[in-house]
Amino acid sequence: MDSQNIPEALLGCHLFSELTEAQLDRVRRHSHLIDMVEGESLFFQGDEAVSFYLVLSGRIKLYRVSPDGKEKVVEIMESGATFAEALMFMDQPHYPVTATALAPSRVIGINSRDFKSMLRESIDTCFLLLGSMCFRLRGLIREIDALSLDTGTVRTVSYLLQQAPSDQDNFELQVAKSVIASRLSVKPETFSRILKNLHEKKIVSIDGRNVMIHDRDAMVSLCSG
Amino acid sequence: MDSQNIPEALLGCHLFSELTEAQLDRVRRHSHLIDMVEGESLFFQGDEAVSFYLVLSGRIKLYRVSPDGKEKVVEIMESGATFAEALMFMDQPHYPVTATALAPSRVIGINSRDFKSMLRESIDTCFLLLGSMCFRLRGLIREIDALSLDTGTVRTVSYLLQQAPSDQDNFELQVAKSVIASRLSVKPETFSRILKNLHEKKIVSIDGRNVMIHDRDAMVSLCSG
DNA sequence: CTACAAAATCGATGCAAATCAATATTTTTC
DNA sequence: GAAAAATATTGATTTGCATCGATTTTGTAG
Repeated sequence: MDSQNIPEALLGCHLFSELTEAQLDRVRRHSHLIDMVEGESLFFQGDEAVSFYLVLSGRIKLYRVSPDGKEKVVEIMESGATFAEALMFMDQPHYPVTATALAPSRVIGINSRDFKSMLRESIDTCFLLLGSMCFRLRGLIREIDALSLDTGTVRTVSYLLQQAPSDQDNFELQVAKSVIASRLSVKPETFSRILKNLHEKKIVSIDGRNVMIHDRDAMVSLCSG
Repeated sequence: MDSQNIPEALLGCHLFSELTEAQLDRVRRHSHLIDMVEGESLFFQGDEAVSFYLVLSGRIKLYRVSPDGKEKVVEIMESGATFAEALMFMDQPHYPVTATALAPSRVIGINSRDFKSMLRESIDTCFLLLGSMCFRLRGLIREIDALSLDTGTVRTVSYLLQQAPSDQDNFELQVAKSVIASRLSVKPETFSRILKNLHEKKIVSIDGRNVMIHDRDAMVSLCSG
């Protein structure tokens, strides 16, 4: 828990890149390192939102639970990502999701109230934040699009294409299939069948968490028609 | 097209409430009134985003069209609402939706570039904008929730409850049923059947665009279990 | 009022995905 | 390395909703 190394971690993050040395120092003083084991939760849906977070290492899933107990993974945050920073600007901020570690993870928690008051002194950072929120808005609109217009197969193929390093056809799923299924809003059984189906059509090969793309063209055309 | 009355219209809008007289004047000079007839479009999905808009009167639907031509209404903007203002902070802003009038409407278009440069001089307005974007983000997350966890019936009932003035059980649908159906991501036929079903269960009465809520409790319990 | 177009409804059928239930596989733990 | 637990796969069935085609109703212009 060496809080000395917090500023360096912050430096690498886009959101803090416009801060002065003094401002960064102030952020550091109002931040704290958190180490998490797998399955540990950072906060729960409905909790009062006092901090936002920067992921240093590991993987955090953000998910919502409906009144009748069904889970839906909204996003999977990886190293370098910040989350819950948008809540700073709500009147009575409560986390809209639960955040749970999918692997041993290290995150920095930053006090929202303090950061917000500091934002008043850095219009550039304000603009960065506006930019990142805009980006997130666009992502959510795409998600709504995909949910209302696409089938599970199309969402799955899009996900695989997105995960596959540009022209590398062989890669590994970073999280459990059941988590991916929830992220794509299908049941694990359905996800399994979709993958099997893609395999039978010789579009991909699946071996455990290992994925091999055979026919990228077929995948692209599945997504856009 | 009396541009003299633009400032007054702006005054009523939350987003402009923190501007000085001089700043408001500057906004006015970079704004223009637009009158639209029913069916007219303000901009199309993919167009370069040069302005954002404030609705003075009427009703504007924002919708996306998928590659294969399917339409999905994302939102219906009414008097007092601003839209497309988040795009200001994108590198190469293009409208992610098409905006079409559902009725004769009057809107103000405000030049994004100019407004953005003015934002640098009003951190308070910046914060208002952050707040409104945050609000919108929360709305989209709810939408994703509803799409992935709820059935069409639940989404319909939620919509009706939301439209019904707090404790007034009798109200009128403000837009065509087919538009509402698209907003709720169901086909018009399905929407019709859902309403019929709710009617048969004596939960609501439907007569044209007139809706009468009979059993609010049943509706609430449908939504939360 | 009539005629036409647009919107809404209805019936029949098909398909994607959820559900239920069982088995197989991988991972974890002692 | 065996036992236990968690994850993933498979099969059979049901459900919700889309699709297609055909009416009926509503709104609107002549």
